[in-house]
This record gives sequence, C-alpha cells and structure tokens, in this order.
Amino acid sequence: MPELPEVETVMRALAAKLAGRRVVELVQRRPDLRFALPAGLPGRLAGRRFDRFGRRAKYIRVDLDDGHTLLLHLGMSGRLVLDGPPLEPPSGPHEHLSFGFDDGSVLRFVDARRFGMLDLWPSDRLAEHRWLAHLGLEPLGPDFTGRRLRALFAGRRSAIKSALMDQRLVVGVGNIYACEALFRARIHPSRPAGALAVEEAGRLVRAVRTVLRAAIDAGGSSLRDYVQADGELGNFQSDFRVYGRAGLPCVVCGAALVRLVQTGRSTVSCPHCQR
DNA sequence: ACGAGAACCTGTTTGC
DNA sequence: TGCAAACAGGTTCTCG
Repeated sequence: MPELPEVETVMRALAAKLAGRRVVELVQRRPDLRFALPAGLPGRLAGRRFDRFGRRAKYIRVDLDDGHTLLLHLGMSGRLVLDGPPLEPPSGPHEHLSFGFDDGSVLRFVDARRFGMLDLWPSDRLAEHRWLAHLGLEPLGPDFTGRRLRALFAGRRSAIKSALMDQRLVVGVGNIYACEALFRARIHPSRPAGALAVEEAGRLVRAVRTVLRAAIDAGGSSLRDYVQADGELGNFQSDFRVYGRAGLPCVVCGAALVRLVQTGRSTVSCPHCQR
C-alpha cells in the first residue's frame, strides 16, 4: 500500500476532482473487503455530496453532507482510480465498488488482496472510531519532535524499525519509508527503540519528515499495483536508497546493502553507514 | 503489558 | 518449461 505519501497524494487528487460532487449511484459487488461493508451502503451514499477530504494516518476521510464521514483505507494493494462511465461492467475482476457522480465521473475501488477497509461513521464522533482511536503522532504534524519520539520509544526493547511502523506510536510510516528514514538517519534498524540517544531521535525525526515530504512532492511513489487517483504514476520510487536494493551498493559508501527480516517484513540497510 | 508471529487474500517473482 | 515457494505497500488477532 500506499504509505502516508501515497495516501496523501490520492486524497489530494480526489479532493481536486470530487469535492462538491454528489454520488448518483454506487455499485457494490461484494459484501466485504477486509471487513463487512456497512449495511445498506449503496442506499446510504446515493444522493450524498462529497464535501471535504482529509487524511488521518493512512486513512482517507470524506465528509458527507449528512453528518457522516466515509473512511477509506487501501490496505496493501488497494487503488482508487478516477475514470468515467460506465459503472458496468467493472474495469477488472477486483473492482469491488464503483461510485458514479453527478458530473459523470466514476471512482473505482480496486483491490486484489482485499485488505482494504471502508466504513461510515458520524463526523462529530470520528475520533472514537475503532480504526482511529489508538493512532499515534502524525509525522508531518507539529508534535512530531525528537523529544516526543524518544519519550514514545522509552523503555521499548523492540527493534526501532518495528517501533517506527507501530501505528499506535507514529502513523503513516510503512515498510518502505521506515527503511528509507533509518538509512538517512544512519540508525541501524535492529537497534532497540528505547536506546535512542537524544541526538539520534532528532536525526530520525528529521529523516522521516524529509523522506515523507519528498515522496509527497514527487507525487507519491508507485509500486506495481499502485495507481494514483488521477491515473498518473508517482515517481519517488526512483529515489529509494535502500528499499528493494539488497545486495546493491550503498549510495553513500558502496558497501553491499543487506536484507534482514523483522516481524515478518523485509528490511534493507547499510551495514557500514547505519549503526 | 509487550512483542513476535500468524492470519487475512491474490498476484507476481524466484528458484529448483 | 513447470511447479512450488517466497514475497509484496497493512492491520488485527492470538499466543507466549
């Protein structure tokens, strides 16, 4: 999936094209994605206006004109594709939802692995939603500082890379950007999270912000199943310094990059630069 | 309480 | 060539 930069990019593209549009028809082709879809979803969305768009962690929020908010998560392989009619037939076997709007535009939710999520929730109680209630710091927000990060990591013996990807602590950083940020901060991914020095925490915060901002500026990186909402491909993936480069030379020192597995996820790091 | 691993699901790549 | 295993951006649940 889409980590924070991709979600932010998709959200902005949707906002630019769909804000103020009304849903004319929603075609729902299966009862569930990762979880059961809300009961009566097509009926609840028909006639609703998409008023405001936002993002919390890797969730896209769409405020509707009836006091509810549509929450969307793309999972690992989810894509939101902006297109035109017709709604039927679907563009492919994994198009699970098709939203038709009053200007003829069509939004298609395509997700081969179906790890994606969607829910409707009262806007004024959004913070209570089970998907959002326990989320941690927004890494591009003002509270994400070295001091705060060090406090969050204090006492934790898990690997710093796992802690960085723990959405209860810091949100939006997934496998790719965790690897990239740790490389840029010159911190080894296996270090215990609680052992970060003040200066290292500051470096890590700056590295996370830098890499996320750069990816957003590049329009979101793109792997093979990700298509930006407007159909364009992002181009940050060409800037990956370690992710997907195991065995290749470090761009800084030339040492062969090493792959390891942490809590089931691939990590790539430089054995020389990262300590 | 915390952390590691499995589970969820399909498609693509890798290795024998 | 063919088949099986490994691997892929995430989250949630279970188990130790």
